[in-house]
Amino acid sequence: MGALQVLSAEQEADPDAGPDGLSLALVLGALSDPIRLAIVSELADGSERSCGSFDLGIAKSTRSHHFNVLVEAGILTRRVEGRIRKLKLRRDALEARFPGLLDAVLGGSRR
Amino acid sequence: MGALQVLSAEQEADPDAGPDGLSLALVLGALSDPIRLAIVSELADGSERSCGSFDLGIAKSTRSHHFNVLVEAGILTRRVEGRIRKLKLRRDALEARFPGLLDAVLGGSRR
DNA sequence: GAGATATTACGACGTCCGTCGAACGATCCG
DNA sequence: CGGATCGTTCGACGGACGTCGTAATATCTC
Repeated sequence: MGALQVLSAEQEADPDAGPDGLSLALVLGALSDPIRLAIVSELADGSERSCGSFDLGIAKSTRSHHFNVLVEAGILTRRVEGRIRKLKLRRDALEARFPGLLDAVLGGSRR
Repeated sequence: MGALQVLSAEQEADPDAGPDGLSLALVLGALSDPIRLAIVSELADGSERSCGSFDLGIAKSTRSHHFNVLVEAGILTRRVEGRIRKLKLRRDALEARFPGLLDAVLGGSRR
C-alpha cells in the first residue's frame, strides 16, 4: 500500500492504475472514510464548491487532508480561482473507468 | 481486529449500518485492498471455495486476516465443513443493500 | 504595505492496518 | 493413538492513516 508521493499532483504511481491514473483500490480506499463519503455526496450534483463551504465538524487542516486524498485518488479536481479553491467531482472520468460505481456508492450512502 | 466481538458473527456494531449490518464505509474499506479485491473477484461467479484454494502470495495467517475482514464487513460468508471453511460471496445481501455496487467493483477490477 | 481571508504544508501524536512466524485447535486418515 | 492437513489465534513490528495546532503561502482589500 505505502507509496511515496513523488509525482505531479494528479498522476499516481499506482501499480494497477488505468491510463488516466485511476486505481480501483485507491478509489475505494478514498471512499472508505465517512467524512470523505460526505464530501463526495455533497458534490454529487455536479456543483463546484469552495473548500471552506463544507461544514464538517473537523479542523481546517484535517479537511484539507481529506480533500488531498480525494484529489490524489482522482475523484475530485481542484481549481484555483483567486484565493479560493473550487472542488468538483470528476464524474465523467470516474464513470468512464468504473461504470456505475459512483452511482452505486452515492445511492448506498443516502439511505 | 479492533472491535470486541460481542455480537453473533455476522452482526456488526457499526454506527451507520443498515438493518442487516452492512455499512458502506466498512464495505468500501474492506474492498480497498488489492488482495481482498482479488479474493472477491475469484468468488464473483458465486462458487463456494475453501480458504486454501486461493493462491495469493502471502502467509496463511495473513490470508486468514483478509478473510476475516471480508466476513466482518458482510461481504463473505464462512461455512464450516469438516476441517474446511467454505467461503462464498453474499451477492444477494450486497445487492439488496447497495444495488449495483458489487458489479461496478467487479467490472472495474478486471480491466 | 498592512491586514484580512482561504487554504495548504509541516510536524507531532495515537491508533489502526497488513504482514509475518509460531503456536494452537479441529478434523480426517492410517 | 499418531501424524498430517486446514485454518485460526496470538504477539510483534513497521508503516500508513486521521487528527490536530501552528506556521506558511497566496490572494484580495484598504
